[in-house]
Amino acid sequence: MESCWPEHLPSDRKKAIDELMKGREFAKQLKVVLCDSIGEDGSMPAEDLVVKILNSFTSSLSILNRAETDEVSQFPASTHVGSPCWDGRKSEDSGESSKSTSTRKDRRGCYKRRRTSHSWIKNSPELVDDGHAWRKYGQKVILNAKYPRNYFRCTHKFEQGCQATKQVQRTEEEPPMYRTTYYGHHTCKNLLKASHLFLDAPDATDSSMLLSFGNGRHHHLTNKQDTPFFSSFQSVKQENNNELPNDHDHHLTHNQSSSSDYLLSPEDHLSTLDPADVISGVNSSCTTSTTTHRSLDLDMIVTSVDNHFDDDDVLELEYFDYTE
DNA sequence: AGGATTTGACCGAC
DNA sequence: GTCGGTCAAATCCT
Repeated sequence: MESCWPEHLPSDRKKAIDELMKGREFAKQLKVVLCDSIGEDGSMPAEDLVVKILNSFTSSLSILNRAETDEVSQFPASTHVGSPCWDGRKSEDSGESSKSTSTRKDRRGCYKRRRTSHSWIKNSPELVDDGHAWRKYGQKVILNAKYPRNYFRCTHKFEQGCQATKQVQRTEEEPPMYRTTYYGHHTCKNLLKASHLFLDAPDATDSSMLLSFGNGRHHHLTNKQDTPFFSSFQSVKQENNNELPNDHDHHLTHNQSSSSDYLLSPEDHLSTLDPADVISGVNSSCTTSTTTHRSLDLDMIVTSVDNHFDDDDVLELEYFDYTE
């Protein structure tokens, strides 16, 4: 566990992390003790408290880890297969060449198709501002799709080497449904940092999320409170085009009024969950199983479904805010 | 004028 | 050859 923290942490930060980890261990032990000593009437007010303490430690560790990682990694991990060779701007014009018959540069070998990079899908009835500055770089008509797919890259791709991209596609006529597929993480520093994990959510509308990681596993999220992954921001720029509504500002209104100032990717969020957080039973049927996690002020119902997409496991996550 | 978007071409994977 | 992802010149927008 210790090894998952970045190498080059400042020593005081390391100490803080160590202390937090100790605290979490103690809380786990306390939880075990409490569980053993509790009667069968089910009432365990102390356990809730322990769970919260545990989650608090886990979340703090997660924040520290993420903050450090973001600060350290100017350039992305090489897992983002999809992008063209990042050389600052495929500047390899290398002088004399490239002038032959066509005015276009020789792009051979310059990029590969995206395949195995981290990705996650967000379905939403409206276009949600995710707080990052995106630059549209393409639009493509997709076979058997009624609407074209729109391609966006991080605005800071060339300044900071940020490899994050996303694709937005309208999938339904009425009501409109937008599927946004995110690839790669933002490594740019433009992202406002999280000061705490769970903040007020924009008004919930049904939306779901499907996570796909490099190993071929998918995680499908259906979250009532959209917030943990895509809270609202002020965005510098936003996408719009003929297929996506031109009155995009409209769709963003309720988000922009929010004070949230962070973004968590699904992995980040999942990392705040600990196996010890499983607080209610497992219901298994032949193809699905369900567990309930509690993380801070949210309950998360995790339903695992076999062979949903191309032999991949699918996790469907549903969130319930129980703060009120 | 400079940045963002549009759009046809290019390219690799299948 | 087709398809989807990306490039980059042209165009639009502020």
